Amino acid sequence: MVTIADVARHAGVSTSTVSYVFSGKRTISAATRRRVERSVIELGYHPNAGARALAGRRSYVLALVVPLRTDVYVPIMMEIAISVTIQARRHGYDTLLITNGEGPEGVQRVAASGLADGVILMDVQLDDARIPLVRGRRTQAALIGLPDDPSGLSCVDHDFATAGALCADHLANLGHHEIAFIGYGPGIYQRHAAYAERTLAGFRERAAQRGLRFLHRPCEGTYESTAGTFTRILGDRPGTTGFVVQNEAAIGPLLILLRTSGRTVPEDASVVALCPAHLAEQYVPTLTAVTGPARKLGQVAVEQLLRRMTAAERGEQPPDERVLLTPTLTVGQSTGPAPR
Amino acid sequence: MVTIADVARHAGVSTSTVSYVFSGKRTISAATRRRVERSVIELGYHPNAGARALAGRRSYVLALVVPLRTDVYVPIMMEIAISVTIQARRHGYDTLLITNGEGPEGVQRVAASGLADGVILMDVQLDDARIPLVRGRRTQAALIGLPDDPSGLSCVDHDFATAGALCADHLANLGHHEIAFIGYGPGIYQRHAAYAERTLAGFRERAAQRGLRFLHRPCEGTYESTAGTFTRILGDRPGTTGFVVQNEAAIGPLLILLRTSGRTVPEDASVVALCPAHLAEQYVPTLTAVTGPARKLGQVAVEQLLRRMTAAERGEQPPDERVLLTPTLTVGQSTGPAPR
DNA sequence: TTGTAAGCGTTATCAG
DNA sequence: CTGATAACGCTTACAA
Repeated sequence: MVTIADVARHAGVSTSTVSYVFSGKRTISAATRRRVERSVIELGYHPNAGARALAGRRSYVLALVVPLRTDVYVPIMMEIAISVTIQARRHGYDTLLITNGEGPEGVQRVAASGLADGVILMDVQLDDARIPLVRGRRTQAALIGLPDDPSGLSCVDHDFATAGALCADHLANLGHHEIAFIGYGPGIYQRHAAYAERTLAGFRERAAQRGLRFLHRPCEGTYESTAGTFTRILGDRPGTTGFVVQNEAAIGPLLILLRTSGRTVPEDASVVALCPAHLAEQYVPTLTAVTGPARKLGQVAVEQLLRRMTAAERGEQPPDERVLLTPTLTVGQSTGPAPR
Repeated sequence: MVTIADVARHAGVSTSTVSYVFSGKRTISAATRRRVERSVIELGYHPNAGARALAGRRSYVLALVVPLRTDVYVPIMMEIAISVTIQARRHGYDTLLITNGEGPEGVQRVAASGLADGVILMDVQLDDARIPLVRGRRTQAALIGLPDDPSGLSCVDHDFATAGALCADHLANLGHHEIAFIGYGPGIYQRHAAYAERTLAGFRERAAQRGLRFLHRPCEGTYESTAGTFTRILGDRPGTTGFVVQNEAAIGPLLILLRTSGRTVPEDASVVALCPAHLAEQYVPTLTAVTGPARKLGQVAVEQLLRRMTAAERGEQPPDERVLLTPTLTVGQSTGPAPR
């Protein structure tokens, strides 16, 4: 193994000089810098991570805690994980993957052992068991998702209220008056109420402003449950021409049910989905969809965490940030002017 | 920060004793062990990862290299990543996430710096640029995917040939004679030919044995390309009653096209998909599908890697293993007896 | 069964 | 602008 001492010897400088060439915490003459850099390449030197962590008291590793549950749309989780990894690398950090299977102790373990310098929590619940561990100044964290009480924390999440409002606006602009909002099953509302309820609330408020009549119906997302929901909706409000689908799993069934019941999309009925863009494009017809910037979620979380870390390191109070990312509505083939 | 010295003092023993209590590399009297364990809990001691890595010359971290491309079915990637993480934890290892965005140097970096003790490569290409870095005894690795030349390597992959054969058998058993095999677009065949071609070869061979006539048609997976493929298939072989779909993206379009062309599934046409179980269940009708054990892929890779690491550590030759995991065919509502 | 002490490869503080 | 050197917290011979 090539050590810093080998490099120093080869370049004819001291080990500290080599170290400072890497860290940039000291001004180095151009000549020595060149010599050191040459030696580094020639010898194939890679600083030892363990030694660096021990002496420097930071590991340059961020821990990312992913949920085990799969009711969150998985491709999004992956997209976030990858964007976190890439963004962390831009700042010289690596990313450690932790599953929630370990429970909150996992967070504790990597933080207390110094394996990671900070933690990013994905899929944060309203009342999340991991939060007590990261509130306060010991271990710095950034949360993806907005908990009940975000005081003392940095969080980033989608602006779900705006997402809901965009759906209402789009359908209102097209002249629709009777809308059905197909939600998640009751289980989801209990857990991440934040997610589901903020969207609904945003939709409801804007719908009221725009004078829309609407019906909210929970739906498990299976074909059977969607069929049941669909039948009830048309029973209660036969004049329904607009559908907002929150539960991605219900999209496919809904399209089939519309077709089966003799309704053409978008001539007879318009469908707006709350889902990732690439999902929306897969359907026939392609869907008008409201999508949040998943990648950005990971990027912002990394930046928030790093800001907290540097503040804490300087003995300052880490800044509590709260960022909601604005979603965008992409028009597809599934929405059109209200019939008649 | 609580150090091993603090624990030693508190328990009235030496630091080495504390260390050995953790590592189990020495027999410790029940009495001392208890005292140490009490102190550990009372003081809230967590061994410092950096110091451990430095002194012990292993970081207890495995690096997992994930592809950036998203043409691989993403939920599967995530499932593998999580199963790797869980399996690694069972052995006291953590998992570092590396993206291929860094290029092969990323592997080099984490291995040479001692950040990770070993590497798991996902989505291995036939002629993968990362392979030269991990062949040979310097850095131990396990590959998910089968490269061109697997000598000196441990690999695990799906048994794609069997997957193809299962499709042929199932349709043959149901009395079908004319089959269409809807493949991936040309791009995929060039890259992971392994994946795509082994499936096709397995299907082809079994189809021949069972006396099936069949047509192989590449397909990009968009609605348009699937429609084109579909039309050509029925033009060339109007008597086609069985469809094997390799490209998951083409499943939805195919089902729509069958319905639109007046064919009922499974009465008029049977569809077998090569895709994950949970995808197969989402369709209406639910699909008969051949599925590989994704989770197991990650588990086996971890085990292979750990075996290589312990062998290398003992100065032995690491064992080159090659494991192909058998897929299973799950019968859904999309296949039935051949018509007439 | 336990203790002592010499590293492990960096970083960062003092000097110069 | 550069060098020497004392930590950093743990593992592991070597002793006892």
